[in-house]
This record gives sequence, C-alpha cells and structure tokens, in this order.
Amino acid sequence: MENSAENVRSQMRKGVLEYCILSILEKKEAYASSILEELKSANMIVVEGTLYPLLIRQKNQGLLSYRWEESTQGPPRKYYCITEKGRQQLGEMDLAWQEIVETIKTIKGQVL
Amino acid sequence: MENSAENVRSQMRKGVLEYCILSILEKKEAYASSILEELKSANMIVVEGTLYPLLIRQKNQGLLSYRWEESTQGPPRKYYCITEKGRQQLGEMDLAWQEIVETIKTIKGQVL
DNA sequence: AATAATTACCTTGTGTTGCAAGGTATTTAA
DNA sequence: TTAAATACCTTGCAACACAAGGTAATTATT
Repeated sequence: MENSAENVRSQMRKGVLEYCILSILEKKEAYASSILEELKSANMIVVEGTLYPLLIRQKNQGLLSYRWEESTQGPPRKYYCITEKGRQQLGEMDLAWQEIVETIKTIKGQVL
Repeated sequence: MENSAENVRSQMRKGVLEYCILSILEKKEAYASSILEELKSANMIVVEGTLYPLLIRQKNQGLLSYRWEESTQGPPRKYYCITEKGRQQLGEMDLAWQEIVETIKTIKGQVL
C-alpha cells in the first residue's frame, strides 16, 4: 500500500518545505526549476506538482514576489524573490525549526 | 485567518509527531495521557484530537500494540507498546530525521 | 443517594499539504 | 516539420493536525 521508507520521508517534508523555499530565496532570487535543482542537490527530493502550488501559495500570502525574465534557451522564467513579510516569516521559521530540533533531542533523551 | 507563528509550528509538527510517539514508546510503554504530558514537557504541544487517531493509525499499521490496565484513580488505561515492526520503522525515521536536519543545514549553508 | 469533578477514552468535520499524473507554451536542434 | 528540451501550470487524491464536540469510569462533594 505504501513504500514505507519513502513515505516516512515524504511526511517529514511536510511543513519543512516552505521553510526550505524561503531559505533558498533569502540568498538570491530564483525560478522554479532552479529551486528544484538546489533542493535536489541538498538531498531533498521534490516534484513539480509540489513546488508550483507552494510557490503560488507563498506569493498569495505576500511572502514572495516575482518578475518575468526572458531566457536564452527556452520559455521565459518566473523569478521569485522574498519579500519583507517573507523575511519575517522566515525568522519565525528559524525559531520553530530550532525548537523542533531541540524537542526531538529532548525526547530521544540520552539515547542520542 | 491564521496565527502565523503557531501555524508555522503546527505545520512543522506534521510528520515529526509519529516519530516522537515511536521514540517515546521505545523507552517504555505508556498511555495516551502520559504521552501527551511527555510531549508537553518536551515543548511540543499536541492535543487529544491529534494523538488518539495517530495512535490508532500506528496500531493498525502494526507499529504498536496495547493492553488495558486498571487505574487506581479513574477509568482503565490503554497502555501502548512498540512492536518489532515499530522498531524497524523507528530506525528508518531516525535516518530520515538525520537526513532532513542535514538538508536544512546544507540549504541554510554558510549562513548558520 | 445524587451531583460534580476528574481522568481517561474516542469521533466527526475541516483545512492544509505533498504527490501522481496529467497538460500548455516557447525555443532550439534534428 | 518534427522532436527534444525547458519552463510553466492544474486536477484529483490521500495523509495529517486540529477544533469541537462526545462517552464512560472513578472519586469527591453535597
């Protein structure tokens, strides 16, 4: 019914993906395909059907803005850029992430 | 429409909660209310409506078993216990968690 | 004895998220 | 002119967390 190992990873990605996107865009603007590559090279497998709706959601929430840019090879690219509101959200996410990492450490206790 | 800071935490909990439950039950058997308390003391806020379906899901997947035990104060308690299959799943989750922590570090890059 | 408080269990309905599996449009190479 | 590559996007589904309810057993209070 499910590939256990892959399902485990998929579930853990939830909620962390938005954090990853904002973190990537904090450094420099990027378009969807390049974000996919950066995630892939960081070992986080994400598919288009996940990323596009996510970017649109974050744009609708005012966390991102975008501009079109012609490409020398292929169709135009939609470059996303983090907004001030996005930076604030990212700050909250940094805190939330650190808290969760600490929580897991606490629960795993002396085992780890 | 949403409390941003709390929503961020709620989303990040997704997928990690199952990991927390198995980790808690790895150490010793426990019943729902005591699991709630342990999570709370580790700073992870979870409500009953989240925990009960989760325990039932994990039991149905064969990751947990349970037994009833009378209580000296109140109704009987349902003590959950991790199974061998649960331990295997926990092993996969340990790996998945470490991978995600590494991934975030990679993405945050030299910033952190 | 009747009522309230406490402790423990559980369910239903809703919104969010990730994914599989599709699709459209532009440019370049064959 | 056809195919390949690149880039965009949508629809339908399943899993999850949560709010807001509810039931049942024991003990304390009136």
